[in-house]
Amino acid sequence: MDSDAGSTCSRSSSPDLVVDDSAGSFFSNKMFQAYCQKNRADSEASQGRTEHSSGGGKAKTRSELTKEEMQDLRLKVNSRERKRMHDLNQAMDGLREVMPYAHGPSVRKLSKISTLLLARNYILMLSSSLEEMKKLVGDVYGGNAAVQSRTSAHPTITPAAPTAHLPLHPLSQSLHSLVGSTATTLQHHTSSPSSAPHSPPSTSFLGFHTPVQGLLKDPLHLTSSYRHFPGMPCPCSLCQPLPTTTSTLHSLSMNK
DNA sequence: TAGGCCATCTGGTCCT
DNA sequence: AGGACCAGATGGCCTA
Repeated sequence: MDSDAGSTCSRSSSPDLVVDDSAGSFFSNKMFQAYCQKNRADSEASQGRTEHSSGGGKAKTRSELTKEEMQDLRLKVNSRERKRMHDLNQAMDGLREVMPYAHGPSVRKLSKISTLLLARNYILMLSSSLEEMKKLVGDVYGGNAAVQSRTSAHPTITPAAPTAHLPLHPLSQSLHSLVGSTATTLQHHTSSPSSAPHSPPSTSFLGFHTPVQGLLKDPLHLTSSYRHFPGMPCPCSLCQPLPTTTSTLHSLSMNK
């Protein structure tokens, strides 16, 4: 099979892909143009036909197409499929960009499956963090209600400024420890690409105590045999779904 | 060299 | 009918 176009761009997920709306994005990139030129040169070498050899009349059925027209159709379908896959890879790159792992030229790019599994775990981690934060906020406002009922008996204390009397210190401590630990952890892992210059990025920041390779490489881990890690949201099928976390996300956004 | 990962091609299926 | 989506096949590149 002549998939020679793939050999020129096999490493990058979106090879030479330039976003150029005016030119139709992918179809403007040099690799593809060269590829099209090559294919056209191959297919048009025998008969000098134009792009649409049917010449505009009524549409032919597929069985009525000539060999060249079929070939042309095939090329069109192939390029569409190529563009579709490139769009998919662009989205995958976009996902990689927001993933908290070591970015850099010296760090190998996450594979697609690793990206997806990591993104899933990251979302679960964020959801659990949000849940914990919501709990803390609930605790604070619960205490605030008690304080308000007490202060209403004292006219010298204005209930219009309750935050001035809130026990903010413990809350801020908790939040800072929660957010701070996450931030420092993420910072630590995003800023340490040199720890493994040519090895796949580790996801130990997500609480994995085993190398991410072992965890992510085996899709069977997503079944009930998935390893459980202390303090980490578990993506295994036994622990699914997570209605509390999703509902938390929903309710928080709705309560805004 | 084997295995992992990837891009591409291709034919089938479904949807508009 | 045309396009999107999908999965299998194929071959190339890279690393252990």
